[in-house]
Amino acid sequence: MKISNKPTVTAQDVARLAGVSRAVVSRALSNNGSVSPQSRARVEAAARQLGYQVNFLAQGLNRQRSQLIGVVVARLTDPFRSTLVNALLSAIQARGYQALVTEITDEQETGLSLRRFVQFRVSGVIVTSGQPPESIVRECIEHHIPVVGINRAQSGPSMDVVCSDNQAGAMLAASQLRKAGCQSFIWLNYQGSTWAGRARGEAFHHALAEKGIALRELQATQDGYEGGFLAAQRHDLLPRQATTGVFCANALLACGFLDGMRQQGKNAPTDFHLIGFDNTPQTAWESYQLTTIHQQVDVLAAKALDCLHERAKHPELAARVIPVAVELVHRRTSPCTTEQTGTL
Amino acid sequence: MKISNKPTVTAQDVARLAGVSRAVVSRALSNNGSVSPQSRARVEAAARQLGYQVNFLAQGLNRQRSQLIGVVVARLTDPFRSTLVNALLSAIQARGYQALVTEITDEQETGLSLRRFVQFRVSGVIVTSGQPPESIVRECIEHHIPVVGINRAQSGPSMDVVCSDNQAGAMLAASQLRKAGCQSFIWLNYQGSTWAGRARGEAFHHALAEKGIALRELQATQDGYEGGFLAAQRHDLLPRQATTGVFCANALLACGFLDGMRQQGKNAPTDFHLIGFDNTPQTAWESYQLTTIHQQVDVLAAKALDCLHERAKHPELAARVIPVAVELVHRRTSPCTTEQTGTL
DNA sequence: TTGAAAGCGATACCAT
DNA sequence: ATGGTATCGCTTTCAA
Repeated sequence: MKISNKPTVTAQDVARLAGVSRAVVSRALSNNGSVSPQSRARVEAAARQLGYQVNFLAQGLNRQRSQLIGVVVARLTDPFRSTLVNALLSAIQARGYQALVTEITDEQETGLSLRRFVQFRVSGVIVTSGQPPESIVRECIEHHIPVVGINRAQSGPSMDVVCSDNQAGAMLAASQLRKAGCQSFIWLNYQGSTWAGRARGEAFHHALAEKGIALRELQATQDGYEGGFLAAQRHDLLPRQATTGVFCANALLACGFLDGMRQQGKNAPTDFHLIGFDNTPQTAWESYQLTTIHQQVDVLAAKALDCLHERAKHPELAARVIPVAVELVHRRTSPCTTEQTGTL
Repeated sequence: MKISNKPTVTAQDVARLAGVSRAVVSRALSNNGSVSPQSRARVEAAARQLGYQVNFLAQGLNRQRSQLIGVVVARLTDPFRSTLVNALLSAIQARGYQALVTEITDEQETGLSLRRFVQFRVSGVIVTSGQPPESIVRECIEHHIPVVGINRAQSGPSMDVVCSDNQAGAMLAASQLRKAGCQSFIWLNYQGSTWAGRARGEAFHHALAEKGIALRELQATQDGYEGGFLAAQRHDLLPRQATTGVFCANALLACGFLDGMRQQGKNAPTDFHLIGFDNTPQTAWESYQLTTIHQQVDVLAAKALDCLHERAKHPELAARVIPVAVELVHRRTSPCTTEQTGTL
């Protein structure tokens, strides 16, 4: 088969066919500046006829800004991450942008990703993993590229953050476990946890401390499902005299922990109560039916984009932290209590 | 906080500082053409000093090609998809490219995505979901942009395809189930399945037909976990007189089916045998321990990129289908049989 | 409203 | 080896 070498159609070609100048073509197609109705019609006809497509590279070069939005993510195989990225992609495309995605395997790479994004003159950057060095965030800002983090610590004055309400999540969990009659509490997290995990732990700690209750911290030595599974191997987890409520930093840990306990012959909610974070699809599966704190990924995504948009217009604004509400999803590992009296 | 308006550093600035021309800067930094060692050193020093970063938009415009690779994906929340995309991102970045990812919610959108990719002058396109219209693939080819599909039907003469060996997978499944003593067979697939699912079903059918064995087709009315779960609700699935072997088109269906059967009080491998496809992380979880056909996502990703690379050099080559080996992972829903004599 | 022209920033060819 | 220059394709003043 012969490959035809049909040359690219440029605005010049459209102009020629429409009998106008390239300037008019540009204005007509981008709805910028004024064009007479008849010129516009002729341009549109010509463009359609030739199958003209704007060259985004040239457009971006000229405008000093591409229709690209950079997204940094790590371990996309984590179901929560992929759910979040999925929501981000939808939101990004719905607003007419394209996602430039980089996967990092190491926190250090975040900075390199941002640099790369600058080189593409992206319209904004969304960081879902890793903590970019303040200096590199500033490089972005100097190029008028807004940066927003999702579910991470606010670092420095240049990056906005959209964050699920970890406090509220921890409160909901504490409240539910107490209503369910738990008197002994465990907080399970990976020892090398991300900031979000630690924040949830602290909030859980505080929520209980307010009631004068202490909790036990269980550190998983691995991340993810395996970490939770192994953490459940310890034999001194469930005291005889009190029902134990376990709160996990994320869904994978929770699933692993549940399976680990079952292997020990213990199950929820009979032998203990269990609440996770994230509400990933698997937590709803029949084998788990995990009570969990739901994160509204679509809201996180939407607010992140709003944030980029606003900051592009007002670069001088102080960095903000935008909270997103979470919800408690009642499932079997800590069923809904009928009593409505809990005050926590 | 004041936002400094530091102007962008261009090759011109580097040239000035290094006391050479822009041309030399370009050559030195891209290792193209010849530059004296001392010039090179001065350029590199100047570039570092100024923090110079190539503008990829300008570079791409000039070279008619960006360091971008377009990836089309649907339903990233499916664990197999996110695993695959994860592997693709790694491979793409390892080769010095950046991934431009578009999510489609409808097969129709594939074409639009490809068009968008052309506008960014990507170096290649990888389609993991949807079937692009041949006409649009040709548009890409005319722009010298190679297109490769992963796990899909070869459509038309312009698109290469990298594909897990569905035949082999089905054979492995059939062989395992027979060795395990199954005499009755079920093929479970979503009724609106993708091409890959259907291909697996046909291959399973053939593998059994060769031995004169018929199979029963079970059509899930929904996709994913729920589809499998609901499919298991039918009460006539397991005949009394023979052990039944079930093969599922993908991992989600298999997990759902297993949970559905358990709800009926039936479990694998005691009441039936079950094999899935994909080997997603969840199939290894303790609650499932699904015997499954493993897809080597990293190999799929690597071959896809090889493909793009080769085709960029030889656009006239006939479209190829590149098979990737699959492996049977023995787990509990159809344990490894010790006998070594089975010939299928 | 329209068109001419000056960039945007980098690259590659072609003399030197 | 080096530098001048045309070029990639589009956008946006600025005059007319």
